[in-house]
Amino acid sequence: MNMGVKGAEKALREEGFRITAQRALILDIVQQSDEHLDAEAIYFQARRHDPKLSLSTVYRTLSILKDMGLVEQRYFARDHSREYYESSAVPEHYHFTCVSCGKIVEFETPLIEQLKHDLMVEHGVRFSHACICFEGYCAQCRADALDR
Amino acid sequence: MNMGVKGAEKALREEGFRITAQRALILDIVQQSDEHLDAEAIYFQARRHDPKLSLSTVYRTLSILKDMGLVEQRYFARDHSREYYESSAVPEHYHFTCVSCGKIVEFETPLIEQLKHDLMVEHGVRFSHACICFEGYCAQCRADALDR
DNA sequence: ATTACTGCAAAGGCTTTGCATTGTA
DNA sequence: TACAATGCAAAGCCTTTGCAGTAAT
Repeated sequence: MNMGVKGAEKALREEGFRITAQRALILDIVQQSDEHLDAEAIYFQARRHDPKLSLSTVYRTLSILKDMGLVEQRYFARDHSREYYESSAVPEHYHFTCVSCGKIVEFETPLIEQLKHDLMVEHGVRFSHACICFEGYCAQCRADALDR
Repeated sequence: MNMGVKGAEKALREEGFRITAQRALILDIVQQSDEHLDAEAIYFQARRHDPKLSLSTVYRTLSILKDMGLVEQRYFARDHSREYYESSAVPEHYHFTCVSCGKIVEFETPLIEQLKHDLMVEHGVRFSHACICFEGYCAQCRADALDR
C-alpha cells in the first residue's frame, strides 16, 4: 500500500468515509513524520493546528487507517502497552530498540520474507501480518559499557 | 535458561527471593503447561489448589520470573493488550496465529538466529530479546474458504 | 436533509501499587 | 525476630465507547 496523502484520502472516500479536516490532519501527520508516533504524540502535534481536536478522534481515525492498511501499528522493545504508528507507505523494514538508551535502529533484511515463504511451504499458512521487534544493546551503548 | 521447577526455585533463592507456596504453585503451572496462559488463566488454574491466591500475586510472581528470564512473555496476533506466558525452558520457537480459527502454529527456524548474527555484524547491536508474532490464515482455514 | 463524525466524559480491560497482615528464613 | 510476600482494594494507563451536538456530502 504505497500512496500519498491524496491517495489515502481517495481510498477512504471509496470506502464511504468522509474526509474531515481532522482526518486529513491526522493522516498528514502520520504520513509526513519520520518518527514513530504514539496516539498522544499525534494528538499533541495535531492540536497545534486544531486546538479543539480530541484524543478520541485521533484513536478513531488511527483505527480506520489501520483497518484499511494505510497505517501500521508498531511496538518497540518489550513494553507493548503503548502502540506506535507508522505510514504503510514506507518501505518494509524492522526495528531494533536499545534497552539502554532507547534508540531505535531500523534495518532491512530479506530473511523475514524468506521465513514467510518457508512457513507457507512447510505449514501451508498464509501471512497477513507480522509483528517483529527486537531489543538489546546498540553499538554505542556496548562501547560505553566497555569504557567503564 | 533451561531448568526444571527445582532449578528455577534455586535460581530464585540465589537472588534472595523466598520460595512461598504461591510462587512454587505459579512456577509449576507455567512450567508444566503446554498451552499459552495469560495471567488470568494461571490464576484460575492456581486457585484450584489455593483458593485464597490473589491475582496480584500472580502478576507479581510473573514479573519476577520474567525479570529473571525464567519465563517469557508472548503476544499473539495483533492484539497485544494481553500478555501470555511461556516457560523459558522450552526450545526456541516462534508463533503463527490464525486470525480465522485462533489456532497457534508453532515453528522453528534458523533464520532468526541468522538475522541476529547479520545485525550484529552489520549494525554492531547485541540482541537480548526478540518478539516475533505472525498472523494470517492457517492451512485448514484456507482450505475451508476454498470449499465455500 | 441525511447521517457520518466529533468532542466530551465516562467506562473498559489489563496490570500495578499502597498498606496492613501473614509467613518465610 | 526481621522483613519479604500476600491479599485486598484502589489506582494507573492506554484505549474504547455512549451520546448529544456538528458538519460533510
